[in-house]
Amino acid sequence: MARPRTPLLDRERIGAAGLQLLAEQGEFSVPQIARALGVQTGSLYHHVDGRAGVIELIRERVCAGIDGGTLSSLEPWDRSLEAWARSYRAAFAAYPRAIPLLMTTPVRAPAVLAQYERAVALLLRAGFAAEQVMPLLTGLENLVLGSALDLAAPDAMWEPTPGTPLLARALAAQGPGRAEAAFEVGLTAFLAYARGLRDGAAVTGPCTP
Amino acid sequence: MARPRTPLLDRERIGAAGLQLLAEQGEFSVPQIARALGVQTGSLYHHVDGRAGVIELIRERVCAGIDGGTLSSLEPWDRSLEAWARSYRAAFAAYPRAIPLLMTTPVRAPAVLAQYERAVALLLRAGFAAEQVMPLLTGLENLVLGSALDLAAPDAMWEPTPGTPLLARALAAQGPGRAEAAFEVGLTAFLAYARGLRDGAAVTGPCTP
DNA sequence: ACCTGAACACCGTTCAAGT
DNA sequence: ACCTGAACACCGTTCAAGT
Repeated sequence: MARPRTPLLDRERIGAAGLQLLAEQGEFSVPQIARALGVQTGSLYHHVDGRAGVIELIRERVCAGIDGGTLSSLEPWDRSLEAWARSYRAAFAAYPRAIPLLMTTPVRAPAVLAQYERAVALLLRAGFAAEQVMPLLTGLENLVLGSALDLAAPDAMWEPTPGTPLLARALAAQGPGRAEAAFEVGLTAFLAYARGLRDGAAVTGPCTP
Repeated sequence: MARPRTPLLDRERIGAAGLQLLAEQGEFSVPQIARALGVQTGSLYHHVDGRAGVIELIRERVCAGIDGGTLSSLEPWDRSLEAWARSYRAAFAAYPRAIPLLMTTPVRAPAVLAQYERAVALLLRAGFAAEQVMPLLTGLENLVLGSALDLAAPDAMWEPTPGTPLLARALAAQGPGRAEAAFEVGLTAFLAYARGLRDGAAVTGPCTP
């Protein structure tokens, strides 16, 4: 059996297997995906551009949960952006273990780039200058991903020792639901900043040169 | 030559070599460090707890640039925290390529845990409840690292295509120095939130259940 | 076109052997 | 105690061979 009459593999199943491994064990490898699909490692390279290609498939799957429709709605730009940010965060909160992986690799997935294209269009339509757009989008992304990352490893991030009793106590006292509050505050502050920027007001900190 | 009269290796040089590789090429491996130090790969394991140990050495080197002295100063708690956050950000801004690596691995370095211990003490002394401390610290950390991460790969993060002309234009128009402004705004908002939290006021978003 | 099987260079880790 | 050299299981990628 060299070439099966009906293909054993497709991008759908490769992406699904990769995301599942990532959700279960926090990482994945190309051979692991091949094993899960009962296929030889090299076979994946006929459907996907290597490991980087698998990461893009995973990105597409996670980002599929984002509702980009709000970006082209008739609502005011700030409400559209707010709804997008909330949906964005919810999609990544469903797969927090994927965030570190996706934060460090460049975005090539066309479906995702298309959403950014629409977000850029929204901001330009709202009256922002071209050079203001990317800082705003990356700032919003930092907020969204940073707060979603909190959900990934809330306690395992610090390993308290006998020399750090207060830290150990603070970690033990930490409850759930605070990440949400932090996100709400950050989002409110971000939108206020963006409105101020559009209206030409100087909403900068104490260190403006 | 099996055991040299004076050791060829020490944790100092291992950490320095690892950080240098990370700064130059964005990643490192144990064999690469060994090669740079003219030594066999296995030799590193006599001084360091494997790759994870090297990461902790790198964390210590990067965090050595943080001025933790402000945490035990006599100034008001919010000014102390602000100074710490600025110093924290500056230290990581010097090695932005290290951020993704350090964000995904648990903190074990005693010198770093000691700084967090002091930060916890500061917040408890300021009157915060134990369960409020970690959310505040992680929120501040998200802000600091998120904005420092902007400095790592500002343009390489998205790969615009013919299908995304607006995104391409926004990327091209993007100038430097905006990450600083975003950090200032985020920091101001964070401190305002923390003050409100301490005073018992409800500084939450529109979705408080 | 699509899968196998084998190859390659690389990785992290361990460990007996030497001094 | 500290380094070598070799081993092990794993990784990502390529490619001739088969249908």
